[in-house]
Amino acid sequence: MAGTGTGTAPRMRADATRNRERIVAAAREAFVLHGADAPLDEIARRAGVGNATLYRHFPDRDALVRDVALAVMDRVADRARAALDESEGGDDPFEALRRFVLGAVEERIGALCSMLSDRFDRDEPRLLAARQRLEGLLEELFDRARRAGRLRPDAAVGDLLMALGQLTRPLPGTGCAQVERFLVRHLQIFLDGLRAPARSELPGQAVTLETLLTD
Amino acid sequence: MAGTGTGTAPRMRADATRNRERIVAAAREAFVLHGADAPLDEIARRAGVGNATLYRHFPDRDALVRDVALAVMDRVADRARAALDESEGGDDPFEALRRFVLGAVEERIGALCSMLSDRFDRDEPRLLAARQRLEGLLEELFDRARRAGRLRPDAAVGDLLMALGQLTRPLPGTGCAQVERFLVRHLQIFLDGLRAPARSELPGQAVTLETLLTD
Amino acid sequence: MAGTGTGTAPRMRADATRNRERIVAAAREAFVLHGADAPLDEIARRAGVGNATLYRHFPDRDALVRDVALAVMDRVADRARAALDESEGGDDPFEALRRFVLGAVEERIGALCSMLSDRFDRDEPRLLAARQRLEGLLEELFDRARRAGRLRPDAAVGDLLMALGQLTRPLPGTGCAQVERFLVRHLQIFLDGLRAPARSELPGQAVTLETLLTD
Amino acid sequence: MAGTGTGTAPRMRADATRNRERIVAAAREAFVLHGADAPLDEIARRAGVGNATLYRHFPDRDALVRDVALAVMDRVADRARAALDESEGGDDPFEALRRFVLGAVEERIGALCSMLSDRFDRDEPRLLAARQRLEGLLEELFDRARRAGRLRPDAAVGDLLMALGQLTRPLPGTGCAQVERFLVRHLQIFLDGLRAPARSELPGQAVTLETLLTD
DNA sequence: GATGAATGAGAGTTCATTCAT
DNA sequence: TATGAATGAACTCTCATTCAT
Repeated sequence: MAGTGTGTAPRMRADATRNRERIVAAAREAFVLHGADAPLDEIARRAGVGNATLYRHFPDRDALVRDVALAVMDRVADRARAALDESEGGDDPFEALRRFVLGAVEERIGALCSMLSDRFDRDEPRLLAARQRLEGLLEELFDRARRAGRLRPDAAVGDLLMALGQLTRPLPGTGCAQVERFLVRHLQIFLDGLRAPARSELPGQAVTLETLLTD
Repeated sequence: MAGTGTGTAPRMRADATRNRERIVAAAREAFVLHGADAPLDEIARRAGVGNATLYRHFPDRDALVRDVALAVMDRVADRARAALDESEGGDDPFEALRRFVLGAVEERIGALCSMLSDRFDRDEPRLLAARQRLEGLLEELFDRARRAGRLRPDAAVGDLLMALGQLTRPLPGTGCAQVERFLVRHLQIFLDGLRAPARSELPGQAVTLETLLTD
Repeated sequence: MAGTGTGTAPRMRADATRNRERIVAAAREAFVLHGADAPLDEIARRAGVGNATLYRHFPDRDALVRDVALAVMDRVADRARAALDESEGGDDPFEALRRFVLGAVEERIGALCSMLSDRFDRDEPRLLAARQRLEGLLEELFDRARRAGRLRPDAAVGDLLMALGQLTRPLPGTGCAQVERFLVRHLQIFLDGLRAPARSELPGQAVTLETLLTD
Repeated sequence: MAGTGTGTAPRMRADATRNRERIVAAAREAFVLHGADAPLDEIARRAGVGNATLYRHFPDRDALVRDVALAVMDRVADRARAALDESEGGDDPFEALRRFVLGAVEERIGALCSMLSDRFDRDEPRLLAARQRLEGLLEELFDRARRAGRLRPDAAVGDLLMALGQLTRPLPGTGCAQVERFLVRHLQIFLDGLRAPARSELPGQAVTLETLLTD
């Protein structure tokens, strides 16, 4: 009955898959709105499943956060992919970067900040893969902009990722409208700071997710 | 009858004052490390007092957060004051701004982000006074840099305050060293984005703490 | 899908129902012995369940008190019903009233005094229904005795209910035996005062639960 | 310096006496309003003294309750004394009893119910004396009414004292107006039940405070 | 003697996680 | 497998009581 699939895991029942997806979606919303400490029971309720079902799919909170982070990373990577595709035509590669950055804000990537915490095994295969995909795409975006002489040479993708993460973290108890306005302005200034030519010398060595996690 | 003091509040006993200060210091540390939800009992333990002592001084969590925020704002304002004083000599006013920004990071101003949450009465006199002092000093820093033609004209102090707040928020479970490095790099880039001439047009109108809180 | 039940609420699991009943029983005992402030943890312990189980069934103390009060009112109403049934045979209706009163003491109706407190929503459907049932039965008892000329005409059921409530309130820290003896004597005297013909004029207008709660 | 008084205790300083009285008065109010569990700190605050001052005068809660009870008993005894005096003229002795009962309600004698609890040493000299004085006066009131053939012979002063105590206990969270109305009606009915000739036979033997406390 | 401050022992409540149906 | 129920640990806050000034 199981195992007709090609992968290693026994294939999930259709409703199980649907439940899992609903849980991840609800969790993402909850994490964005109430931070990474959002009650799991509430997430289950929002997903329309019993709490024990959540625990069947995700043995503990970290497992859930990890999957949410994976989902977010995937969506952000998709946006990077799209930005690359749209800029194939040869227009300003920095503009592609800018579009990506301002769009990525909507993914509330800050929700995955907890992922950077040391409790996560950074060699966990799926995380590793997702990170590498995302970083690869961003490197490409950066490279193009750098080669076009539009990006300061001492900036690294880690700078951008950390910025997106820290800046999009939910501010508990605050309505979104004003924060949104601040966010866009901040990123615009930040992007201006990223342009070539560099107006100062960046201290330290380039920050990569790798070094961040290895600390 | 007692009354050598000039104020209206009955003077505090020496040990009470000391305890209060120790509590605020412990709370500041805890908020920086574990966020504004850090257990109060733990804070009391770290301060070396019983938990009820904490509650005597601060009837609820908000009162404690408020006092920590006030302390942080004061220290940040002191740094702004120092930056102004040091730049009297006529050297580059943007440099004064830069020194202030990179120094202010050490105050972990992010701990007061919760202060922006709507549960706080933004007209509470002490908060109001502290904010006005801080904003006044920053306005002066900004004005000097603007007049010297070193600061993009469309930036506002609110942009800077929000940036400092959001960027220095504690990242739960993460050691500081790497984050520190990222932080400095980010702010350096951000500062470069703030320089004149502006490399783009900032969207929306200037963000002030006032508008943020009035939303 | 499940649904052999006719009601609207999803049917409870067998063990949950048992636990709930045990909690209510333990609460009733505790309220009788130690008043409405009896520690909930202790009640849970006596019921043989974890404290959180109590909170699952009753979100706060009021909810528990309410259910205990409902149970007590139901049992008291059952006694009124029985008194009515037994007196069908045409014997002295005041005697039926007396039997009811002295029997009702055993239900420790005083435990529900808190129910009269203003924190309860007097229009809550179940409370309303229970009260109306009880009052209806008592009215019938009163009517029969009045029609037989055995009850003073100016007495109202509210007088009796308040008397039962106030007199059976738990006396913290006191063993029951002596209080029991006093109680029976007091009610006997009170009943004698209720007999026709009235020996004085009652001041004020008749007290009903309704007026008590509407105040 | 001490011992100019006639008693055994060293005489108190004038302000100490005043403080003590203010504490007892505040405690009486608090017990009436919020029951015998009223926070001692609050009582001290209302009395306008520090909490430690309260503890200097009353080593624990029981000591305070005892003194409040003594004060209440004294005032009730004063009312009994007055009722006796006013009825010297030969008018209806039951009427004197009635006046006493309805007046005594105002002393909220229920506040001393806890005094009956077994934790109190019933041989404590002051309590004993106060009780004996009160009971003596009530016996006299009862005797006169009995001799005039207006009081049922099987009623005892204990019945009345318990009634006053139980009926005037504070009902937490309830406004007074309605309860007051009920109270007066109840006592009127109870008094009617006390009149001669007895309309029934009282069960058990007469309840005296003595037997209650000896249980 | 009087006071404000300090304290520890609970009480109420929430929540991640495990259990039984 | 999915679910509602159960649980104990943790946290916030209160209060009687003791301590230091």
